[in-house]
Amino acid sequence: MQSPDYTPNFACMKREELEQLLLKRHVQPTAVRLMVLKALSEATQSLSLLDLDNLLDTVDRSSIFRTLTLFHSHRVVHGIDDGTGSFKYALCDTDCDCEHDGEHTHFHCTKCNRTFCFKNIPTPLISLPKGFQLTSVNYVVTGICPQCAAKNRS
Amino acid sequence: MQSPDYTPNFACMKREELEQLLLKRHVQPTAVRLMVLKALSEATQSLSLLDLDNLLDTVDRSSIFRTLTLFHSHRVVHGIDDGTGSFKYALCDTDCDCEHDGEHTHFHCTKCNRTFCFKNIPTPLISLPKGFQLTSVNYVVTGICPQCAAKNRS
DNA sequence: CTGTGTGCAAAGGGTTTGCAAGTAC
DNA sequence: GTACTTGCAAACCCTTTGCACACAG
Repeated sequence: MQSPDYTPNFACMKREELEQLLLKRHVQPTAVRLMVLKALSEATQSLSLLDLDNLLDTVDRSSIFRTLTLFHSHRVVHGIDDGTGSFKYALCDTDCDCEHDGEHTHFHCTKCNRTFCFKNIPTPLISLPKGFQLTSVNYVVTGICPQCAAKNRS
Repeated sequence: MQSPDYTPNFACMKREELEQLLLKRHVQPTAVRLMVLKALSEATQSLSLLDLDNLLDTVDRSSIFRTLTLFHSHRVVHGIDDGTGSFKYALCDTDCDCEHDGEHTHFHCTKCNRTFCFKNIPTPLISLPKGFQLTSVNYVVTGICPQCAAKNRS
């Protein structure tokens, strides 16, 4: 059975694999960075700075922030503005060098406040009026996730 | 000649028309509200709270905020999160009772920082994985607008 | 010794709220 | 007089930065 679109494929990465991932992206694997990376790899949804701060008691928020910024510029993670006011991050696919922000669809659940990556649903593109040049796209669908819908029913 | 997609069709509304618009949406037309509405009707792009605060020297920012919140809940305006960190607002079509946030495409220019409504380009919809229920969509295209592209060339 | 990484504290930028005075009916 | 509006001030939330210490090569 294939895993659904929105479950991560990093869940059981070992410390060494995480380290390799960073090296591959030319990021020095420090203790803090590995902790942040591990948390991201185990998440079933995108994480905000605050989420990570809560998960990693021992690490300072500004360090996490700088780590995320670094990860982002090195394409280790991509960022999503899901409209909640807090920017969220998720791991990029390990084997993908071209993944930017906004290349796939994101889903934000208003009940549990989680944001999912639909990695195999690319963002739809439209044709713009004459003269407008596209550089990127933000496509976020808001609604209710399966788990929350189930809770509501019961 | 038809006006392009992204120019407003409210540009020359008279005070009385603006008043009617508010009444139609069951919003009491006060002085402040008419000023905010006028500013919105004359804008060629979406306006943020700060934009409006700058345009309306005499009106307090919190009043503008409350006005926008009220307008939004009464469908006088729709809101756009264009990813700049500040939420923006634009007038809904006068004759439309069904227009929600995110029903049409928005374009954010990274040069001039303006956000345009493409009122006749509906947001594209995708089919979600099983169990996910859609309530709304945020679709913002980022890039360079015609004016800024022209400036760059010259 | 030098450069990089981290924690602490505080500043920023935008939004939101409490409260009291003002206004309309 | 009552309910709605507004201005002022301050709180809030999240992000970002300055600075000094820590650590590795």
